[in-house]
Amino acid sequence: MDKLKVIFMGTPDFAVPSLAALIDKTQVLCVVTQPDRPKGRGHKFQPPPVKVFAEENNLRVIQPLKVKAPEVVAELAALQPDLIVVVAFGQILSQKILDIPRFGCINVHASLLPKYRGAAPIEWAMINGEKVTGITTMQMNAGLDTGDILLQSEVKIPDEMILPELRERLMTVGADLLLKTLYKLQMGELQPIKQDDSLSTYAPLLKKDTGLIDWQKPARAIHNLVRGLYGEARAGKFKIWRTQLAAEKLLPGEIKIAGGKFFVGTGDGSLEILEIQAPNAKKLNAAEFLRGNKVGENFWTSE
RNA sequence: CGCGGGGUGGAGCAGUCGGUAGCUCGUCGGGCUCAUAACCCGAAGGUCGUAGGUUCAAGUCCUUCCCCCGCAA
Repeated sequence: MDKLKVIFMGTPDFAVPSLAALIDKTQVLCVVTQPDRPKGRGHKFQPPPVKVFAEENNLRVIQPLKVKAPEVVAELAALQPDLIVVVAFGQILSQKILDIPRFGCINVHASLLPKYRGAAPIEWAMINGEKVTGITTMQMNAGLDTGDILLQSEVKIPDEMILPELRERLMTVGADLLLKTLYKLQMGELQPIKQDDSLSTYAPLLKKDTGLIDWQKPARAIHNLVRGLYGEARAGKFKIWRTQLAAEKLLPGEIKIAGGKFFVGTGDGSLEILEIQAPNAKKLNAAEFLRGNKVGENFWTSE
């Protein structure tokens, strides 16, 4: 059969495998991504990963400030795509754009909709201690992740999995499910299912204070927060990167150093700190950290 | 020119007002022990990122360059 003519919209690493899959199986007319933005040390302008990948593959790239701008919409329409595929793009599409392709717009979302609609579904699934999450492909509509479900694929979350591992897994599964979705689309086998809004939950953008650790909380909850944020969980001036459930009997926030290991009490059981990072320093495993740092009273609150 | 921290034996760090380079761990050898991530004794290992400068003397002050990292976006 003829290859579908698609426009791809996406921005971060997460979207790259999906674009790679499309290059293989469809005709990619154009890639739409966010503008280069000042990032990193020195505020140098950095191209988004999708742009880098697209250019390596000699694809046409446009980086509109707003895709909804009339001239951009006109440009997209002029390409006469069969389909627009959206993966972690970062801009809201207007109805005019949704109406351009013959098959509409398909989105790859990293959760089992209607759960975890929104910007940070992977993180929240982990923070909440979900055992399973997944990928959903959906027929986009004007709402936020409210379109009809096309296909879903489950991904298990083992207890000790860490955010980057889950993200890695989901982006691969996402690319696979996207291809499967396109195949069924062309075969006419897709059966869109309306989302049950009564079951929906929302996964908002992470805020700064989401990562603040409260040692009064249960060990399991803190552990989930640490692994679900991987690097954004903080206790005092320290970032906690990895923890592990432990059996030490300690008061909430109380520290015990034993045999080169670093234990902290919580509201319910204790945790072993495996990787920790001081301000201006890099992430260290507990044994290395303990060698060069004094860990005493008021450790979490000291300056 | 967004803000800031740092480059010291294999690892993580200390080194105050410039004056013989230290700590914890690891490594190697030996000892003790039923045993050990335990303990004891001993040893090896550093041109203190680079290039200059100031000085009787610089890891420590000044300047050049390279590299790394944190924050904020």
